[in-house]
Amino acid sequence: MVTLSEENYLKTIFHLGRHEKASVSTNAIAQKMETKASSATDMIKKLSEKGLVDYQKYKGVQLSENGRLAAISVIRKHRLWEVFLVNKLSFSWDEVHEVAEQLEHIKSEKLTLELESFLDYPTQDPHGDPIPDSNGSIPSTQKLLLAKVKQGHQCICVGVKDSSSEFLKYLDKYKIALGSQIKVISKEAYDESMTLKINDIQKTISKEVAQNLFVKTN
Amino acid sequence: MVTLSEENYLKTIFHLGRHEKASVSTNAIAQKMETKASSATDMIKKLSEKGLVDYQKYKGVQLSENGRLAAISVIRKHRLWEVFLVNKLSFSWDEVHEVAEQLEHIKSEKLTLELESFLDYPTQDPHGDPIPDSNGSIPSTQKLLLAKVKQGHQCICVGVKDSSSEFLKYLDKYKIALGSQIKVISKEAYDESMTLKINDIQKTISKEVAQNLFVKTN
DNA sequence: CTTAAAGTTTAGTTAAGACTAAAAATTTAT
DNA sequence: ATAAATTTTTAGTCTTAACTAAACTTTAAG
Repeated sequence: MVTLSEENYLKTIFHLGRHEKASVSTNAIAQKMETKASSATDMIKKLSEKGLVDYQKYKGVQLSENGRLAAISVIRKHRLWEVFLVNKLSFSWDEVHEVAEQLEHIKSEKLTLELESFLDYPTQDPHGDPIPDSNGSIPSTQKLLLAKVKQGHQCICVGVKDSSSEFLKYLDKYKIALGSQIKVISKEAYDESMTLKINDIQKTISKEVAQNLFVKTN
Repeated sequence: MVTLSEENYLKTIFHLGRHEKASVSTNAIAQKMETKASSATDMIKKLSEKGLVDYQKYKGVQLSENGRLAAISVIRKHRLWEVFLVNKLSFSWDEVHEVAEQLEHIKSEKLTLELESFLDYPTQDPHGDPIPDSNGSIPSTQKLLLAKVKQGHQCICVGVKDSSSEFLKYLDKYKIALGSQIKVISKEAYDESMTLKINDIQKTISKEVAQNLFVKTN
């Protein structure tokens, strides 16, 4: 049995280790979990004893196969619930995170499968993140940061890197949503701001925004 | 803030105190919670300090107004989720309890309200129990135990007293459901068994069954 | 009306998951 | 290459919610 707290740590380790092959540091975990390094060490030991992570003192951790599956299961539930909240109840994409953080810990295989079916097997959540299937496979999408798109090129918004309520509300304000057509009109070398044409409306965005929007070129 | 454990105690005290005006005993609470009396005493003290129950040593507890509202809120969520599981996902009425026990603790006023709306404001759960509204009012229904119905009388099944999976499966087996037409053909004085006509099929049920089915006479 | 039985509370432990402070290991910089 | 800085771990404490065992109330029986 994996406790709620253990699930949260596994999820954090998964996200931190997602893009590096190197192991995840105690401090990084503590910071993301908004706790102290000593607490993280305690939990790491527990996860290690349960075979959910590979751990060597002072060398950080990596998820074991079982740990990876447990983390993905939680992430799968989180994202399915987000789809439910947005598509079935009238939540907006900036309101779902907190509630999904609670719902992701509900333990019922049947519930998850039935929910997935009820939602018509969605492949991504309201922020464009992929939803793992029941075997733990994560559909891969070829997306890149808007900041990397060259001047003159056209693309479609397919996801957000920062899914904080503040950023999502900013996007709402300027009618930027998943599926929006974006053309890069110009890039400013000085501050890395970009001028875009979004669904035919011109708008200049900062580096911060460009580095938190995922797009697909077409 | 009310913890998960506190919510479970409040719910138990509510159910135990439902039909008596007298206060609820420590032992009764401990038994329902499947814990020890000493643990119940500890929790009762905590609830008392939080103003959720009125407590006098050796004299049992009663819910305060705040405690009653907190208990009803949990019961409301439990029953709404049960409706969701049965009506929207394909759960049967004997499968919902365990999952609803988890879902009832999700904290989000918006979620509860949106869920209620999505389900079209149901007034009862899949077992015929009333669903409290957002103010904490519980719609009252005039129902009585089938065991109390006199020979020759006609009634409709409107609820179950025992909502254990075993009892619900028994009812499924003999096609007894909410809404079933029941006519009392005869009652056996010796063992209090009853012979019924249920949706035109004759069936003899034991005292145990008759005492766990709620009906409405018509 | 006193004593036995039953019910309740208190006192002292335990486990999980957090914390602080201090020690130990690793990394960085001179 | 060693000292300083940073990171990580250890040791000891706290809180929540459970437990056992013992003490104390209340209730029931004779």
